[in-house]
Amino acid sequence: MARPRPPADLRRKPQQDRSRAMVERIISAGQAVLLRDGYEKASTNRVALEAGISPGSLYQYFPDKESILTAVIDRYSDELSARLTGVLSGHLDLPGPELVRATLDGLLDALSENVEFLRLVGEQLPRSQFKDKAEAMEQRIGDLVSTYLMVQRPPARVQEPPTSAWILVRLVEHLTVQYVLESPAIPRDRFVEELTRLIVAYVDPGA
Amino acid sequence: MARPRPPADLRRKPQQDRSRAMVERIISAGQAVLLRDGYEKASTNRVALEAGISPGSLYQYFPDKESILTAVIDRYSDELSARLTGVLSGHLDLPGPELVRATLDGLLDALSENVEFLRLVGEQLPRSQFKDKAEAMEQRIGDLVSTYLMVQRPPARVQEPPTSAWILVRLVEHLTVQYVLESPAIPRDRFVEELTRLIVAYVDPGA
Amino acid sequence: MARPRPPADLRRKPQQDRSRAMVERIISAGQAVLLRDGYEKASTNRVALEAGISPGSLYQYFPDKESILTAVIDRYSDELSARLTGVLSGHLDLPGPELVRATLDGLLDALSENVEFLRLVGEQLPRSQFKDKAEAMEQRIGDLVSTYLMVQRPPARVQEPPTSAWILVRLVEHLTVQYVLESPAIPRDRFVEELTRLIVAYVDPGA
Amino acid sequence: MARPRPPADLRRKPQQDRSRAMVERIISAGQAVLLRDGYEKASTNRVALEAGISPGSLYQYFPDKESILTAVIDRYSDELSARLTGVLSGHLDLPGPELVRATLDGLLDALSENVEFLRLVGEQLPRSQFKDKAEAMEQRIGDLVSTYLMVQRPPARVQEPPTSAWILVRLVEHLTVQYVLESPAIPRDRFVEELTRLIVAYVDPGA
DNA sequence: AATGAATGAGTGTTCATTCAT
DNA sequence: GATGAATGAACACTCATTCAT
Repeated sequence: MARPRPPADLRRKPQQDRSRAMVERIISAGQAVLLRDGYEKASTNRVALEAGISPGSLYQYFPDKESILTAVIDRYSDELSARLTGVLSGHLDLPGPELVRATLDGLLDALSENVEFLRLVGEQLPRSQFKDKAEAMEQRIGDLVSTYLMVQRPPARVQEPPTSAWILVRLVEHLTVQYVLESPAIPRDRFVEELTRLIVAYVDPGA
Repeated sequence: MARPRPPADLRRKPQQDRSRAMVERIISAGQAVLLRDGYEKASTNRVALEAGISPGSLYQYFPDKESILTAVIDRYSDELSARLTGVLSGHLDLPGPELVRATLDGLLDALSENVEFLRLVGEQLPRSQFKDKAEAMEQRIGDLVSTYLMVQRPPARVQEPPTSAWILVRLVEHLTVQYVLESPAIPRDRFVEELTRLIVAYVDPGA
Repeated sequence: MARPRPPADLRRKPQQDRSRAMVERIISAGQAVLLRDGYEKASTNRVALEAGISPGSLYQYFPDKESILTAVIDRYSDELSARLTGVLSGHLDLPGPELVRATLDGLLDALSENVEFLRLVGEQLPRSQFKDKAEAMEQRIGDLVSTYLMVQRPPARVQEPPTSAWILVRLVEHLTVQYVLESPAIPRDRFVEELTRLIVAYVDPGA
Repeated sequence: MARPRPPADLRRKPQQDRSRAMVERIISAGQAVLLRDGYEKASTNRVALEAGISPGSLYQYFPDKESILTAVIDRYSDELSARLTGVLSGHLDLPGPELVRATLDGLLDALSENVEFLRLVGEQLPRSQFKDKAEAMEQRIGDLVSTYLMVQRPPARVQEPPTSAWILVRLVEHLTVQYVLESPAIPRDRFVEELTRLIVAYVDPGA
């Protein structure tokens, strides 16, 4: 009747769990400090204080300060990615303009989810802090868009899909982010409509 | 026998001149340090050393460190503005697509003039350091574009010129800057052509 | 029917053995770390890592960091002692100069056995770390030399054997160690010869 | 009647003086801390506190901690050198044994001047902290001794003056230092006498 | 106006030691 | 016994700013 022991890697779970929990706690503390005090004031001591641990304990989980801040940004950007992946995959079968509109809507939703942090990343952090992450994401999405432009029927009327993709990815990213951060006096549906028109006119000028 | 005193504002001129010269010297030193050592290493002591004055003297001309860096950025952005104004004013009489093309060309030339500094601003500085300046410029140019969209004959086929202007300004700014900074594998004339197509298709879909 | 208990000191043996084995393991780890990373970098964490145990476990066997390092040095110096004892006991019947020469040879051999560690002790460690051990050894050997000077026939022509012994012990120790560490441009047999001459002339000026 | 201005380099003296005075103050503080708290406890903060200045001010005069400690040692060793130079130059015309005796006397006097610091250097500091200084001095004095052995009439009966000098320098240095530090139960004149005999018997065995 | 020495709170990081498990 | 996460005081060093000269 003895319960069989779980395999070793499962038995070690609680330890890993505690460790992972602490990592999460530190990342959350880092995020809180960044949001509350700003990038320049975000010191390891403040992060430790916020996390309720001692400065030395940070270094059980992260090799240095930069890695903590990177982890904060990575977590945010992973959340954003996850949200976007969900959004996109649901609409890939829509006709062009609808797909664009739905994507923009989902993107604006995702970006609006945590405007404070988006503002932090967009305004307080030097881009070099998250350049790699950003460029990797732009590359990945650019490839998707490029592929999409080639496979759709009828194909988009663009000469070089990669070039158009390069442009589209950056333009959509920047304009949506700026729309959320600047909150200009443009109603959201108007904005989505204009951006959709811009994109559709570009990739399918005949329509 | 007393020589008549010159009016106050004239008497203070030489003083102002010397002061202005020193301000310029400090700004140049600040720029040199930023370019040479990067944002994180740009300390007031280094700026003073580079300017050939003592650290204390900085504070005769600037209230604090941030104001020095702001002045450096302002000067750069003023230079950029001046160059752009010249570029634009020369082509305002061209038909739409030519105007766009010429503007983009001029913009790319201006941005390429000092890529190092552009990279510094675009990658190392937190945007908050130059947010006001950037938004002021975007506002100013946005108004110009908005006006242009309304006055040209036949008028652009956009529903709300301010909205289109908001979009166009940010899109052109961001894409040209990123093109210069990322140097993607897209030939420059191809890039200008695509961007021109994008813009023309947007503001003049019938064409 | 109870098996008779073995006497206490026997029962604790295995325990002591395990304990002693662990002590040895820690000392070896300490030595390895000292040699690999140097005195300044030799932290308890590194020693524990090298020994394959946890930092906390060190304190089951040693009261603090210093005692670990002391033990490392003690073990080295005990090894050295053992080697020397062997060397000396084999030559005590030789006539004066031969005895000196043979002793110096043995000493140089022993010191050359582990030059790296000798250098560590001689150059990186503050002498206070091993002062007691060194002085105890000097005292012990000094007594031997002092006795030797008195009992040999004819007796050495020194006025106060303890004084001469004090001098001889320190001079031989220091010069041989420095010879090994500095590797001056003096051939070894030349060095041994000179040192022998120095000593013999001192204790037996008539010869 | 106007006094002529002194040349620029003189006018700047007071500044240099103040600077030099501060350097001296820091070195003295460093020495005091080393003597009071020991090498391991000698932190920059303690030195600053002892000097009555702020931690940051140390770095106006020294590039890092090590350079402060090095300066402390250098000052001590320079004082020692100066004292020795005086001692030696007064006796170079004495006949061999008298010269040796006078030199040893002067050396013991010099070393006794600041026993506390000698103990610090000899027992608490890792030799690597002052290895360069020590070896330079040994080289310099060794050359002197080597020359002396060759030029005296009748010449010393040594085969290779440099080898003998190497031995003599280290032996005298070590034994005198150890005599002062250990204070063995050997009266000073007895010690000087023995050492003199040792040396004379070595370099002039016939006498 | 100009200096530049002085400041001192602050930084990121280390590590001998403890103690709940 | 053994663990290893947690500690927290301490470290060397920086730098924007001040102020007596």
